Amino acid sequence: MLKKSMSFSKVRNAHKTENTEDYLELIAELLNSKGEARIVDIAESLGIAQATANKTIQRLQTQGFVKREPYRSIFLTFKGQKIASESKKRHNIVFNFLLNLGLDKNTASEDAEGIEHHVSKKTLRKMDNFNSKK
Amino acid sequence: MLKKSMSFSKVRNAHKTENTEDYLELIAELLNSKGEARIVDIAESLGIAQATANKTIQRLQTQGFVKREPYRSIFLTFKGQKIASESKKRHNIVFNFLLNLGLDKNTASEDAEGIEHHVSKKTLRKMDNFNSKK
DNA sequence: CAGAAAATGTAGCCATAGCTATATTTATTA
DNA sequence: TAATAAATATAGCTATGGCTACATTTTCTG
Repeated sequence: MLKKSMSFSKVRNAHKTENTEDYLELIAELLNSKGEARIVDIAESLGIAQATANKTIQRLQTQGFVKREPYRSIFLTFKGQKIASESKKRHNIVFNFLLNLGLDKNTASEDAEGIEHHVSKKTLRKMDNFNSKK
Repeated sequence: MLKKSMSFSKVRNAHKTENTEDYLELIAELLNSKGEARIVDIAESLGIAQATANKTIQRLQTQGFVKREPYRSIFLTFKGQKIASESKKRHNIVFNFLLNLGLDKNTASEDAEGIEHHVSKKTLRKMDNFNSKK
């Protein structure tokens, strides 16, 4: 069953990037709405401790997704922006798809959060089509 | 934004159970098809090292999802069976839903694997309805 | 502007999931 | 049945993402 093992690997691979995508999407959102992205806001939005947010931002910085000076707010690198905007696009398609399926905003929002990282391009295209036809 | 932080927590929570569900579903499948579930098969199916599979099975045993004797094959406890069958139900609904959306079997299978753990009861019901109407 | 509050950073802990290398046990086969 | 092969188990490493406690820096405010 080579197929099976392949699909499971994809899921595992998605997991590694999932947290990264959530952070970058959120940072873009904060930059957009508040003009800056701070550790406090990130921690609060994600419902985690500030120390945890700080540690992850350190990783994102090392990996070149994010820039910042000590004690200052966070910015996206070009690389980070690209991922953030792709994530946002995906998120919107999935969210609207769930709304079109007949779900309430809350459920659509919650489920989109989890689903968006596990949707292939093909499936995304189908969802987008479905949205257009509604 | 309390809502947001709540939905993110749900995603994080789903992650913790995700691997567990995949294992239990797979073990049920192996018991069904081969009559027994062995570490080798699990490792092969998931595309991971045997040592990793073994370690996770140890955790599942500690947590009461699985039973086994040293060097013997693995069985599900009642608790484990319950989760395995629920997971399988969910998986089938999502898989069929993706087929009905117009996706090929491979893509439907791969995406279902990732999506199934992030679908709320409400969404699952909508998917099931959609499947019935097709 | 000095002191308090808030934000950020660091250290050190836990659990999970992955790996390789090596030991041990079970199963196969010559 | 004895030797080899296969399966299982253990040890020890990495990385991630949680946490609390505490240190440091920045910001606010009386």
